[in-house]
Amino acid sequence: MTVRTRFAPSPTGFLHVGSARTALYCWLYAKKLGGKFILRIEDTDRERSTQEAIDAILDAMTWLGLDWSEGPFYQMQRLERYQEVVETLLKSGHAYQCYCSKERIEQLRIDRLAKKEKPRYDGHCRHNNHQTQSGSYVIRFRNPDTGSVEVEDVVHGKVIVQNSELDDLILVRSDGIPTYNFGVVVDDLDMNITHVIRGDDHLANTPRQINILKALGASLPVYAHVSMILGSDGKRLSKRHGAVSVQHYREEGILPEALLNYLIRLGWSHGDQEIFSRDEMIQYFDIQDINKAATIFNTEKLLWLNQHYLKTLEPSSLVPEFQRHLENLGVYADQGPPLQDVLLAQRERAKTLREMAEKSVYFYQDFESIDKDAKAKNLKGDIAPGLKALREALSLLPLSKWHAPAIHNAIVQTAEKLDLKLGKLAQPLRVAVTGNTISPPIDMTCELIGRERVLNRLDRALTQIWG
RNA sequence: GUCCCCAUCGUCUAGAGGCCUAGGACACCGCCCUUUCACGGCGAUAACAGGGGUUCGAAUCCCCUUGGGGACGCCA
Repeated sequence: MTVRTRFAPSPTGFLHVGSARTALYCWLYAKKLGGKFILRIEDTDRERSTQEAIDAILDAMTWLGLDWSEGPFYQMQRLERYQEVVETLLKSGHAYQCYCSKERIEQLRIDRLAKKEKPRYDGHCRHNNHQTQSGSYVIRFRNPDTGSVEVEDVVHGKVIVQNSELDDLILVRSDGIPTYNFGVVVDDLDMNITHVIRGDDHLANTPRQINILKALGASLPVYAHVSMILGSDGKRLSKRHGAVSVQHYREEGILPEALLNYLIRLGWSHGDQEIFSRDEMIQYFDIQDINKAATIFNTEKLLWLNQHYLKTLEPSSLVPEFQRHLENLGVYADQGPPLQDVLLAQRERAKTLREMAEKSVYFYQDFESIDKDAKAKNLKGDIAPGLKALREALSLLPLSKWHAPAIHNAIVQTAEKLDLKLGKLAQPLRVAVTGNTISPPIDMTCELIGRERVLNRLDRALTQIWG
């Protein structure tokens, strides 16, 4: 039997990193065993589902490289099928029409809670004579009253829940649209899903779903409930913790390789290994090895991984995304040095592409003014002669010799001639040409900024010093 | 409140009865390298939630307590 996994997001927002992790696990498991990975959009919440969210989720999946072999399937396009299944359930006595008003249900809920009980439906309509009823109704599942349900979960082991804890859940709403628990069951069945890998928060729903599956006479899939991702305060990771969507991390300049690598190690490990290529992930991943405990999302480690990939990935493959980040800042590649050269010079001092872009503006545009503190510290009057001499030395270099080694020589020789320590000259130069105290090695920096710009900026700085 | 799940350094984790005076990684701190910032190298601090069992022996198995999380919607 070939393995079939699925990822079934509801399009009510951007792709959450927690969802991305379960999607990754599903994708990896299918890949590993030569199976299929199915994408299904659970859009039965008409209030909150949007096309924008669907697009965002699909985009994020594509960006991460989590390609699906079938779908996307949309639940709203399968309404007749749910109707068909619910009819058989009605006929076999596993489901019934419930005419209870929302007010009655709400009151019931309040009463139960007041009595410190679990707020369950009381089965009021189980034995109604429906022929005499009119008005709107929902269809409920007739849950068994006795016995228990066993969930055989790959990560949690056996979980047993008493049927007496469960109530008659709604299968189909009064508007004819199925609820989550019913939709999933029918779809997973129809799509021949063999392994249901999903968030921990669905563990409590699983016994209900198993009961429906049993009523349908169907066999059960393998279940694997993956732990939740928590924020730094130990609460479920949500918007109030800041970044939670995959696209947000993309905007921050995180690479898909880094995000995937971070996500796979959250609640899963392969010995002490930290860095995993896509192939290694597929090779080593197994749902058996997923941890049970919830995990806290730690941005620092993500950043570390991101820089690792910035430093090790083929620079040319990073150029398009780097360019995108520069353009977000209004910086265009044709105004300065080749992007790949800048990337190579900057990748050891930036943790994200966005940070790299922000630190690279001076290669492409003249800065408004020199940083106040940098100027006060490094561009004092006594350095003027040194900078002047350096300007002369650099101006002697023709464009054809304008490269780091020659620039380096010019700086060293000028420093020796004036009996200055290298740093005494290099740092003022850096401040003059970059506007600040931080940059790649100064010779490299000058090469990238370009001859004309360097000389102009030195002139400008000298004028300012002499004021 | 009821039910379910979970519990090793601050964080992610290794550990499936003796290999553990508990290993790795991130972060933090110190040192080295260094023309800035970084990168890199070296080193330090830091954990088996508590209590009972089982066993010759427990981080590893069982029970209780505590703590945390989740579910309890005509949301998914």
